[in-house]
Amino acid sequence: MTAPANHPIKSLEKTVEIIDVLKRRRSARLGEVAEELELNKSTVHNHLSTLREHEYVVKDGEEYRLSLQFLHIGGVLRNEIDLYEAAKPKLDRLAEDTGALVTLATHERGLGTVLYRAKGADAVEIDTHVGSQLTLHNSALGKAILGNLPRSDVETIVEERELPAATENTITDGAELYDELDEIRERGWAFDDEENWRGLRCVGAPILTDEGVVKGAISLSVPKSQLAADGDRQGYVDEIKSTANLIELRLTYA
Amino acid sequence: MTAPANHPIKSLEKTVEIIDVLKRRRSARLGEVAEELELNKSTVHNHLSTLREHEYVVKDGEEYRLSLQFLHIGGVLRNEIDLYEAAKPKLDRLAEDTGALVTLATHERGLGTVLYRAKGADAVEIDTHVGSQLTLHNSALGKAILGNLPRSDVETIVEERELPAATENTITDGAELYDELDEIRERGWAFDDEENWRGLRCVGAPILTDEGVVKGAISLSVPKSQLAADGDRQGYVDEIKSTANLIELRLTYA
DNA sequence: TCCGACGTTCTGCAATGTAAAACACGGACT
DNA sequence: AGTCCGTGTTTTACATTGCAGAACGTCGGA
Repeated sequence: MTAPANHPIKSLEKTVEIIDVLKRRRSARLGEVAEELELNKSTVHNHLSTLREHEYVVKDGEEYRLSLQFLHIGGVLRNEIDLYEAAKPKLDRLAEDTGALVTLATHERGLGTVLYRAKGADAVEIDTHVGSQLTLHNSALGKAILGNLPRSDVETIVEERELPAATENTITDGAELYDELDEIRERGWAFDDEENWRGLRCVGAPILTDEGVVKGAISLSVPKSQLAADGDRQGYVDEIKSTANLIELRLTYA
Repeated sequence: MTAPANHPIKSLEKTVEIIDVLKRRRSARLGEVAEELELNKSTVHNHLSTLREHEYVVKDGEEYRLSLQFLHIGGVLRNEIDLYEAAKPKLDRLAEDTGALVTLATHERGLGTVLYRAKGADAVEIDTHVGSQLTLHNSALGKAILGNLPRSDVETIVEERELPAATENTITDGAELYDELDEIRERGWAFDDEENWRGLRCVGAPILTDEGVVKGAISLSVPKSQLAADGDRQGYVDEIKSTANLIELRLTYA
């Protein structure tokens, strides 16, 4: 899935590392980057000035930063995704009605990427935002996607990304995960009992095409006090399922 | 401003061109990219597989696309900007109160970048979205920024980006622009009379630090029927100014 | 089965990325 | 002022490595 290039362009790989450093630190000086990557200053300088010429990097005084061109490209990509346009208004509505935090994500390279978030009046604060990338095995969102992907794809993803534990409730056992995914596919929705964020429970539903292909998923997150793990979850489930269905309809007939 | 690297890394420049092709076309095949850029197929192949290894590009069958990693990086950048966090709730409120389209942008490299948009009930539809990059001379947003930038910076920007006309009302004359910027700085708000989008008028206000440095600007866009160019603009001006002030306060004391 | 169109791999030569050193610049401290 | 650091930048010469072209593999249609 993550392909190993057999003739990788080494200088491009250096550039990627440099971008990564600038992504992690908010900004960095030339020397800092060179030191962190154990590269010669002149090398880093050549890379950074090339990036700067093409406006991927800006320089404030002596500090280099990634430019908002990344936000620009990201915006272009998101707007090309019809799922986003179809879902946005429905999610705003759902967030307002329930007061909860509502999230839309799609999958790519075995990861989920948050395309949109709508916050209701009582929405919890978590550190995901638009563009956040999540592993798929430990959230209602992700499990709703995995449950509706061909089993062979899921196996590849599990192999690639493994099953890292985010909390003590995260499913880290393959067999257990596969069982739950079967259940999710059958009943049409997923549940997350503090598997990614402590104190949070979520319900999630996939967005499917009429051929049954998963385009993404939506989820609703609330403090665990508001949603019993074993009790009555029907209210939230109905909400999320009907919103998902509205989105599916709009995707098909628009 | 846009710096000319004197030892540009040529292979990186090729990569940038390839990314640009993928940005313009939604997706492309290897051969198409090679043909468009007049590069050998093997060269393009090496670049694309390197990008793919680092998850900047994905391959659907034979089609290459930019990955959502760009959205991810863009999201990280946006969330690091305190202006965004401070402004978001205020803009939602303003959009709801006025029903109009409200936009937040910041400036970088002589361009404005949209950080957030909030749509009121009667909001007009225009083709900007989060991440969109705009020239600064032809919008209330941009002129509010330019008006509060040091004159020398403005001159550099005008030289770099020139004054392209978007509509017949766009200011394309330097002297005229400078006069208007003086006025904007003095009175504290900017007006856009169909200078960027036909049929649309906007008022904009800068977001300043207590030292008077521009962090960005906000604007309110309405159909021209709702806002006379020479008549009473005070209502919208008051709205935008007071929202801008709230944001400034929150930026200073939080 | 052959043929054509395509992506991928291979290979040798020339282009070019890189390390090290020299240079330029600015601030701090005498 | 003048000297020293510690920066970033430019230069240069060498070896790495990116690249064109050709060969190979693969798929589909005739």
